[in-house]
Amino acid sequence: MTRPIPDEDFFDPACPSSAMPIRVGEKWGGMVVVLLENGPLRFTELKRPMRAVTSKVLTETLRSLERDGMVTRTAYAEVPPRVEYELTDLGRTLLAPIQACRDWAAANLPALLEARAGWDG
Amino acid sequence: MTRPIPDEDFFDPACPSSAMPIRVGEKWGGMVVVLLENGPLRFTELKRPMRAVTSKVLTETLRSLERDGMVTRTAYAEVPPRVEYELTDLGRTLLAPIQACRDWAAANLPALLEARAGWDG
DNA sequence: GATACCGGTTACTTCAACGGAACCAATGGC
DNA sequence: GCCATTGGTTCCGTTGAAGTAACCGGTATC
Repeated sequence: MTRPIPDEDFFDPACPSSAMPIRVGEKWGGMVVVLLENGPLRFTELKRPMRAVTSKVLTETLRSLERDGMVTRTAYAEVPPRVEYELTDLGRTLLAPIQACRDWAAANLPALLEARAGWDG
Repeated sequence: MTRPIPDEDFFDPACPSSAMPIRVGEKWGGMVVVLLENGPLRFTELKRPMRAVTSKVLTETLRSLERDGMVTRTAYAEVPPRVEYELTDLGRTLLAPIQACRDWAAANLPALLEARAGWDG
């Protein structure tokens, strides 16, 4: 009995998981979702824990998540401005795969780094 | 009781999950791991199901996974050449987070695309 | 002699993500 | 009058991932 080798139809031509709105290991999208897990936050409340992010990149990240229906943006007509970002139900579904990846990193990152150090050096 | 807002130490400065060797939604790395799940495959056996990938990009993807200790490369001194790629134990640990992301896409991709169509349109 | 096969390599180009710095409006406080 | 605050925007540049096309050695087959 020979093991079947995947043929050219093994993957969906428009590979669905390629369309995931955030990438694991992506720099910022996953952080935003995790930060919003316990309720809405303001722009600066998101920005503070994500130390290295610039306003520009955080704005881009949030717009992208908003476009994909993962977060909502609510602006209040106050001065100074107040804007709140909140996870949608759809956005909340991202928590499971994100957690799976965080768990992976917690368990296996040392082994990865060791392999990489050996390869590089 | 006010909800605690994450401060600047919420994330590890060198955010560990940012170092995941493949990215979900990444174009090729995840496919390679999934294809190798049931045993070693040759270069062309990997390339065939990944229709759109070029030799160059597949080589780069495999080198990167090899560097991170996720796959091994075994070349046999034959003509024509034979090279087999195989998942390591470490590489096998990637199957869980990848599956979590494939499950996510299967369940939620339609909702994402709908949100995106509404936003764009 | 020409062609096909396998597992690539090399040079060049394109594109998106990311980053730095400057700037903004409206208001409140000193 | 001057500065600080909030939530951004704009311009510019860098980087890396990805794609295109051409080419390779060594053998076997036609």
